[in-house]
Amino acid sequence: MANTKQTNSRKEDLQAYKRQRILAAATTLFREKGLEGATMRAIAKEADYSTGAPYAYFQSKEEIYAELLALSLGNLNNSVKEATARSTSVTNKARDAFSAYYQYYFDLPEDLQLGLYLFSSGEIRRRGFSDETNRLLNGKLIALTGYMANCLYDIDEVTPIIAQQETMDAISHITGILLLHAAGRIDTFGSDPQEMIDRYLTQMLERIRT
Amino acid sequence: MANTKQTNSRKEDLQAYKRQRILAAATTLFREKGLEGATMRAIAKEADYSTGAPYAYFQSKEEIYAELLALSLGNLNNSVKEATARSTSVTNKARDAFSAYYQYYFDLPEDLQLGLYLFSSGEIRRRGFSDETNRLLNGKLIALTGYMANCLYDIDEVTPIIAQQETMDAISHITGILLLHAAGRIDTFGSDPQEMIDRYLTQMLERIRT
Amino acid sequence: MANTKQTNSRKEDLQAYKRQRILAAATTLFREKGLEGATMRAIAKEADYSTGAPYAYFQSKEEIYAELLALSLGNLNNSVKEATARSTSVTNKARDAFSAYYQYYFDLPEDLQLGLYLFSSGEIRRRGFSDETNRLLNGKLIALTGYMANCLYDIDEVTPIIAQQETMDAISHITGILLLHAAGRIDTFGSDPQEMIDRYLTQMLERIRT
Amino acid sequence: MANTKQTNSRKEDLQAYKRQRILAAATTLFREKGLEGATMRAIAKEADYSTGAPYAYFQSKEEIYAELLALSLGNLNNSVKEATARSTSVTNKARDAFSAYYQYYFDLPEDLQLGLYLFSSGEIRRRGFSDETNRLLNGKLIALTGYMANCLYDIDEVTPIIAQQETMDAISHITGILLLHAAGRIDTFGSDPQEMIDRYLTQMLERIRT
DNA sequence: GATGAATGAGCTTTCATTCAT
DNA sequence: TATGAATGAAAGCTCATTCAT
Repeated sequence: MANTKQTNSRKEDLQAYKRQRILAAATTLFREKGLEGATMRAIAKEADYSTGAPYAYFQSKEEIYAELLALSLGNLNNSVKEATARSTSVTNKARDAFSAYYQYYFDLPEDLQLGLYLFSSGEIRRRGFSDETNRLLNGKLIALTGYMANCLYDIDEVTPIIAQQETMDAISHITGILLLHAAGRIDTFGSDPQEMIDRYLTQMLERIRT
Repeated sequence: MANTKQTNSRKEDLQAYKRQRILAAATTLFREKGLEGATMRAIAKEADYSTGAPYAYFQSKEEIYAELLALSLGNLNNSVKEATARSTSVTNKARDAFSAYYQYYFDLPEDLQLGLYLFSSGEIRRRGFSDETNRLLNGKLIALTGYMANCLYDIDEVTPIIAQQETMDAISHITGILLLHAAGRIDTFGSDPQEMIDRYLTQMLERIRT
Repeated sequence: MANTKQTNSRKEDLQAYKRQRILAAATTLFREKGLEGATMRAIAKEADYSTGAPYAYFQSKEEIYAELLALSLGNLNNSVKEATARSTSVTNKARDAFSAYYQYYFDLPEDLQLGLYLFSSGEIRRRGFSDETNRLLNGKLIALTGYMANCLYDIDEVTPIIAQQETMDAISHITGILLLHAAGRIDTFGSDPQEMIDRYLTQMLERIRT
Repeated sequence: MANTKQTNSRKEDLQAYKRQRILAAATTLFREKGLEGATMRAIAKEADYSTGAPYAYFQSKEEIYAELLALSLGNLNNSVKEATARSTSVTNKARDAFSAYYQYYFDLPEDLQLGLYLFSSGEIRRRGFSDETNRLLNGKLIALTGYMANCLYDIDEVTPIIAQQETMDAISHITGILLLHAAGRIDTFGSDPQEMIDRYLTQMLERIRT
């Protein structure tokens, strides 16, 4: 019985490993060639699998996309945590958290595109996400925003409600900037995204301490 | 001769009307079925035309998309102007302008999607927009942001630079909120987009008057 | 009655003139842009007519092509006759005639392409040439070969049968050279079409005088 | 391991066989219905495949065309060699070679059409032949003409230059006859293509021996 | 599980031709 | 006759997905 369990576990590990391989291939393709380059054929090939192999691990292309997004959100979480690990003050920690969020998507605009593509209005109903997938994605987001809100809550004067509010505000603000930047609509108007971020965060931190 | 002119004018009107019909069909499809539903075949059918008919009015699918976006930006412009026509103070006027921007896309989330899709990073180069089309779209955007910046500049203490800066900040902020709302990522976190907007605008107006 | 006739004649002239305009446009397009550029739309436009106008004068695109070919054959006939008008001997006249045939198609390879396209095996049955059209084309060809055969027959020792035979041989030979030249298969093998022609004609003229 | 090799080889054989099936279907269509009948859909259907299947074996329609032509040139080469295998003298060998060339295209006029279509002036640049494909086709042609020229060179009095010259002349001549015959322009004038060929070859062989 | 050949609906675009005006 | 909007079949090609092996 222990034997069986171990075998099962080994099998599951193997399965998980193979899933990972496909997801890694999908990530590579996605970041290198964008949405268009990421056909199922190309993903399978990149993972050194045959055309149909991914379907043993994922029900559809959308499911791969969803999992890719989950992966990306995980990376984002890590980025934010790493960025705040060495922060020198609670205020700086909050600033570093949001800055890391900005930096992550600034460096990997395809990941932002992926998120927008999958979440974007109207489409989400048509997509075949399982409830589980949806829960997974929401969980990742909640963890992320929770962590950021906590960074704000660590600052003396901040109540939980304010922290939560300001977090959503900041995420919205930063996402908006990233978007307009990716769309080439910020440079056009003579603004610099990094400056915009800094200014917003400075104002926010001033605001919540009064 | 007057007759001929009138006839020409009637023909042009008709032609314009038919273009509109196709654009209306495209808009409908876009709003009802999203990007995927908006194939040339579907657009033609929706407009009660046969497969090839739209090509008599538009050179390509991308041209339809571009014109749709131009149309949407025009509507947005109008919405913003109408909203500020009856404003009771310069401060209110600024607030109304940005609120109208928010409201427009809140009511028509597909229009936001369209804009993001067409402008979004990487894709824009691949798209076959003519320079003229690109200029047109940029012009619409500049007119819009210019108008909003002016609303801010009308407020006593505001310099042109501040007005421009705050406009981009506000647009980014609002767009981010719209996006996260459309993605269903705001309600999840117990926030209300309208409240977020109001709060941001209040803060902004306070800020720029000191 | 005379009046009616005159009116009819005027109408016919007008009709003929308009046909010519369309054919001229088709010729221009054909020579400038090749088979691909010669769409009905393009032909109509080139002739300053509307899309459907050519159908009042020609039953189909193929009919225009056929008439174009007839026109081309007429031009070829003229070229051959002009070339032989000033020939200094019967031998030279024969040589000049065949040289002119060669030169005509060398200068206007599209015309050769047109002939091949319309006549080429298998296709001709599928094309909707009327018997009349076919007769017209054949007539032009008979006139041409007849004229050339006569040039040979003018040479003392030549019998009518030999003249006819040698004419077909020479036309075949020259056409073959033109074809391989147009296909880029002659220069590849280090031969010069003009030299090949000269050599053949010299040999032929020697041959028939013994 | 030997097993694996065998399996691979079997797979390759199968793949080659399927390519052949598609090419055979294309050949059939080409010969039965001409250029127009040879659409990708029709080829797929004729080979009992679905619409997209041929694209697993050929990158594009042009590639099929090119391969068809290469195949045809190979067959032609074989025909010429077989015809000369049992020739009773060097003179007869030369005659047999050119006769075989004639006979091949006389029996399969569509193959001539294919060659002319793919090589024909202007079109060749527009076609997407790879350099490699172009080299392959040229190689086949050079091999063919080389073989024929050698047949002439085998005759005592013939220099290499004469052999090459006469080969191109003869090929041009024969091709011209084939063409006019296929176009129905030879029988019209009471000539018989086979006789024309015989006459030409007889003259040629006489000529080069003096 | 893995393979990869096969499917077939789908895409954008073109264009000869028709026909109401 | 002339117009030109409209038709609609057809093309080459792509790709998510299936399924026999």
